[in-house]
Formats: sequence, C-alpha cells, structure tokens
Amino acid sequence: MINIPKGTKDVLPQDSYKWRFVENAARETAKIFNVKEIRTPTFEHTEVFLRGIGETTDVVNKEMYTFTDKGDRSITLKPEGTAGVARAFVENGLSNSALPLKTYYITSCFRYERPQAGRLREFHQFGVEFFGSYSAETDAEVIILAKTFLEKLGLTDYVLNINSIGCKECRKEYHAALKEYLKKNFDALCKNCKERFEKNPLRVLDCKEEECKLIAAGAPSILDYLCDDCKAHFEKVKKLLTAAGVKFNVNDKIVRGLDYYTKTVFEFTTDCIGAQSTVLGGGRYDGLIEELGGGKMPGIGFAAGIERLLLLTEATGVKIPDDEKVQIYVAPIGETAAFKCFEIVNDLRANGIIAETDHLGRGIKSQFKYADKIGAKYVAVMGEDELNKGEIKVKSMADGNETFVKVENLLNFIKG
RNA sequence: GCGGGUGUAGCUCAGUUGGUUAGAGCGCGAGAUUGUGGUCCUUGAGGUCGUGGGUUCGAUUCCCAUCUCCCGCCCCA
Repeated sequence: MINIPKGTKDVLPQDSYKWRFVENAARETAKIFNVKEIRTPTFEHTEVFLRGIGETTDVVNKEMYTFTDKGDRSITLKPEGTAGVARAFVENGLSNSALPLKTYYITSCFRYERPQAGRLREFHQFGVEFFGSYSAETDAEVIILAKTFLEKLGLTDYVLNINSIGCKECRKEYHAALKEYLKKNFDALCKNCKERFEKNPLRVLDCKEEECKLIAAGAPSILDYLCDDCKAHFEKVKKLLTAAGVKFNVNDKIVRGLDYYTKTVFEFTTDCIGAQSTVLGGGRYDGLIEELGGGKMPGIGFAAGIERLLLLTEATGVKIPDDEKVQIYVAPIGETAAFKCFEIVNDLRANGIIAETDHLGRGIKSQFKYADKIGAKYVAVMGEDELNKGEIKVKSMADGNETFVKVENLLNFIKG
C-alpha cells in the first residue's frame, strides 16, 4: 500500500461539506466587503519568498519546499499567500487599477515542519490583501472583515490581540532600546533568545520560556517608541474598532515572524485547539511591494488557517449544516422498469432535483437500505404494476406514507 | 531539527505470562414465506498483529533498528 505523504490529509466525501461551509463563509464575507478573488500559482521563483518574507525568518530558513526544476530554476511551493499576491500586483501593474485594490484567496500552502495538532505540511488558508491605502480605516476594515468571517462561521471562542510594531524609522529606535535592555539581562535569557538577540531581538518578547517571559514583561514597550505618525495611526485604528464594537486587547508582546510587517499587527487566538492557537493573523506591510520591485505602495492583510478553523468548530460544537441530501431515490424492479427509472431520474435531474437510482442491479430491499443510507427523502418504486398504469409508488422515508403518483406528476409532487 | 507517546480487521479497541485455525463492537455484504429502509435476529467477507533484522524448536507477543501517526518544543495560519 502506498500511503499519503507525511503532514498531508485527504478530505473525504463525507467531510467535504465542512470545508465548503468554511469556504462559502469566506467568499460571502469577501463579497459583502467588495473583495475580489485573486489566484496566483502554487509555486513561485524562490526569490519571491526570500525577498518578500525575509531571509532570516524561520519560514524561509528551514520550512520551505524548494527544489530546482528541469530548467535549472529555483522554485518554491508557496509557504504563505501574501508574497505571491504582492508579486502578481507588481507584475501586472495593478497599482494602476482603482485603489484600494481589495483581494482574497483560498489556497494550499506548504511548509516543511513536524506535524502536530493544527499544523500540517500542506495546509489551507483564506487570505485577504488590500493594497493602496495608508489609512487607519483600512486597518480597521480588514480586522472587521476578519471578525465578520469568524462570526459567519459561528465561532465565538477566540480573542483578538492587536499591536503596532511601528514603521522602519521608529522600529530602529526601539530595536536599540530593546537590545540595550536585553543586554543587561542577557545571561538569564534562554539559549534560543541569546541567538535571537542579534538576529531578531523582537522575537524574545514572544518566547514561552518562563525566564524570558519575566524579562519580556519588564522590557521597554514598542508602543512607547512609536513615531508620531505611527502612534496616531494606531490610536485611530483602536478608536475605529471600539466604535465598531470590536473587542480587542492591546498586547505589545505580539510580534509576527514574517519580516514584511509594519505598524498594525493582529492575531485571533483560541485556547481550544492545542498549542497552535492562532487561527487568523495578519498586519500591515507598507514596504513589501517596494521590496518586490514595485513602487511605493502600502498593503495590509491577514490569513486564516482553514484546518484550524475546522478544529475550532469541532472543539466548540459549532453546528455545520448537513450536506445536501438526495431528494428522491427511484427504485426499479426488473429490467424494463430500470430502463424507465433511468429516464425518470434524468428528467428529474434536468429539473434540478437531486435524484438517484440503482446502479448495481440490486433487489428492492437493498435498494431501500441504500436509499436510507444516503438520506433519501423519498423512495419511488416502479415495478410491473406501476409500469402498466404509468404510475410510481412514492414512499416518504420519514413517516412511511405511500402515495401513487402519475409519472408525469412526479416532479411537482417532489417540489412540494 | 529536538523531546514524549503510539502502531492488532474499513473504524474504535481487546488479547496472547512465547505454543496449533487471532477476537469484540461498529461499519460493510447476504438472509429472515422472493415488491419496502431505519430496531431486533441469523449469517458472510475482511488481518502476512507497521516494516526489517535478531533471540528461540516456535514470535503478533521478548530484544534491536527503522518508519508511521499523535502530542509538545521551535515557528506560524
């Protein structure tokens, strides 16, 4: 037997309706916010992610599916959605379109990691990217969109954390202050954080080690170092969210692991699905388009992990509506009747009825069993008698009532 | 990349202190006076007991290795 690659999952026919439920909620939310779908390739030139996500990040350093193709090009399966969309934005000259340009996608992403609860090597994201607006209204709208989406799914067990990590300018000052502070506590830091000190001191704030948490608690806050513009921006985002009735915590310890983020960052987290608690995360990236060779162009977006959302619906008992059931199973008895039933079923389907009939030449009894299993609302039996009279005997599976219906009236009978 | 756990039927799991044909429930198939489902009953199919070595007269059971899946670290959605 050949088995599935590590860290991947089959979505089986009996479960796929749950995925469609999430995807439909995503598309409906996008529609209301006038967000248009964008589809970019599953793989890109590795360069896109090196430049976009940042060469020092863990995602780029140790988690990418990178290979050389037969034309000697370095290709990488997308580990996230934003960089590819940004590349498409630049390449297609979308800065000349009506701005802001609001896009979304539902896509597979790939990261070479050890699988665990809520973490797979191929996973799926619903993501949103807005381009062309610096305004706080845009930040607030993106966050409200995210919340609307989660609400549409019926989710409630989550909290929203927001922070501002400043622009290039104020982050520089903060970095210096943070390093100054960390230097004083350097010996108490965990092994990992000692390395982070040089490469990415911000990440120390995010460390889960007890000693580091203590040190992080006393660290200077980025919020005290924001420049006037960043500060005003963040204040306005908070004000807009509050006015919109969005509950949030300001958490100056949240840091995102992708280099492109600036100013507003946010995470919707839950404690219901294990250690991988972020179900949706994102932020502003005002330097990304330039990094990929475009002009000066702000952007902001988020991505939600579909598998994690599905885990959360399950963990919190969200009721996902059942998949569509077969409306009528047409059961023939004998060859001649089977021919007629095939015709009847075709006709019902042509009229939009979910209809099914025998494929295996089964007896009437097992046809009923089958019809029951697939959840058929009605079973219509056609044998010699019915064939001769031009009728069909329709049984309601819920109450067992049987009615003789003229074949030409069957469609109307089913409809109501 | 590092740690802990796990691996017996499609699924959930028993079991063998090493000994002839390896079990249950669920599911699946067939039947219960041959034109009627969901309950009950009868019956059937389905496992090289994760894989490869080793110990042994004999291993699914003991030992070693390896892989898988699960959980955690790291990181992120």
